[in-house]
Amino acid sequence: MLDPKFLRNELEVTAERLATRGFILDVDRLGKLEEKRKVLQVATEELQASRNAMSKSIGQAKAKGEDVAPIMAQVGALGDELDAKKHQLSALLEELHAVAMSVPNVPDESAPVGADESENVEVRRWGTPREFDFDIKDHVDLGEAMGGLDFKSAVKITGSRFIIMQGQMARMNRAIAQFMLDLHTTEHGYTETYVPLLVNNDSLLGTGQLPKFGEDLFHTQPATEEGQGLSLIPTAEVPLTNLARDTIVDEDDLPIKLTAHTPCFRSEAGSYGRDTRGLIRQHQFDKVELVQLVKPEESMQALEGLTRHAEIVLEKLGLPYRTVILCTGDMGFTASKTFDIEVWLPAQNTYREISSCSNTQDFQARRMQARFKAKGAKKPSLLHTLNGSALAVGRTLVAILENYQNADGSITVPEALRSYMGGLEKIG
RNA sequence: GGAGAGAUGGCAGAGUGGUCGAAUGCACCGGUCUUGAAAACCGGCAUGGGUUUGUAGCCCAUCUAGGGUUCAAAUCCCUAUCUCUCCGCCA
Repeated sequence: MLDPKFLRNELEVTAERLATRGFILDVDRLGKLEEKRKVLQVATEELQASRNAMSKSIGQAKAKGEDVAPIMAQVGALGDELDAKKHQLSALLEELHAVAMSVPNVPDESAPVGADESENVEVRRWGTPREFDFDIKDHVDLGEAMGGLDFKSAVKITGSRFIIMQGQMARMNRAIAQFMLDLHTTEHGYTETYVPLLVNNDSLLGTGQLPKFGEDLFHTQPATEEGQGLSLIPTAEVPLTNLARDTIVDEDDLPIKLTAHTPCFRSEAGSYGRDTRGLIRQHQFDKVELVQLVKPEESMQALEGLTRHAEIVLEKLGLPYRTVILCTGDMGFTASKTFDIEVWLPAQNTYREISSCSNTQDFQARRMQARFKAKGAKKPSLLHTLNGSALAVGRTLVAILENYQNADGSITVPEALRSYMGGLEKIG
């Protein structure tokens, strides 16, 4: 959520900045709503103030034993008008809030302006794609040939876009996650966290999946009039970041750096026909997530650090990658600035996204009232929140299979993973 | 699943219809004292919102959440959620 002051006092400028990411802010409608709100809220609060004053005087008069009937009649008359105004006001505020909740974050000045992914800007590149002296296979052929990936059975048991892994393949999937978790906890200073895989709607509103992107989620339980719905997490960013929801953390405890390895569940609504082959786009996949909660002045530096933590995983695994900064038109709803890391996939002869690292600044923090109190400060301030994948496990597996394949269809186990696989040097 | 008890500020914990945004203690911040520190003493210390040039003042809201009763609700009523205790069940 944007600072409401942006939508009040700097409506035009905000609209312009949002336009760079392709979002059209309805300036006229907002302006009118805001005008109404101001008048109505002031009137309502004045009425309320006079009612409070009179009610108080009733108490005082009674204490002195005076006759209170005349004042009571007077206050009683206020009731209906006050009720009506209150209802109008709350309806109006609800409308404004709904608008505010569906407006995306404003891009940071340092994000390049552009319409779509073709205008993303490469910032660095690491490693050299390997030259093969044999005909390479993609990860599907490699995985199926060795009996490690079983797409057919997954379809039978659940449906498309699910996977069953067995034997050394399943082991490698586990090894990747453990390796990454260990790296981030022992070398990058993150605290390993075990989280629920089901979250309530308040949490999803906090991190920005709701109200706009409910169709991308698997809902296990619908929201009713009373109870909240529960949904499978699309990323551990949701439970990790929401740890700070409705809290005021101590300045001394910052930065807070959290990591978790979880399955992620995405309905992939709207991506029918895209990446239907293989493990690239699944309804369920594992991911190791990094989340940082930091002071505002440190968040851009923290984004560099967090992105670096993800890159190091690829370097340790010996997988060539490039890092791009997303242009304004390609950024996610909550991000003010995003780096994507793309890993080299030989069979596709291209770099494919394997990590996305974003600074949401105070966008999520405002939605969830995640704050900290600075030493001399009178009031608490909003935190800045960052998140990034480090990395998506399934896609890492894809990259390893394809980059480390041998002519006989076997896969060399990357050095860094061997201790997690009983010293195994090769699978398949 | 059954029975009972509870939910109040960063924490602990008073408060059963008006003068309660809320006693008190702890924590925290500032000061006095001290060579320094501790102790003692003095003072300060919730959050969100509105108005406003204003982190001044004034006003509104908030005692788990949502409804209701009332001129007036932390306090009474209803519903939900959560927590605790006991019983049952269970990995």
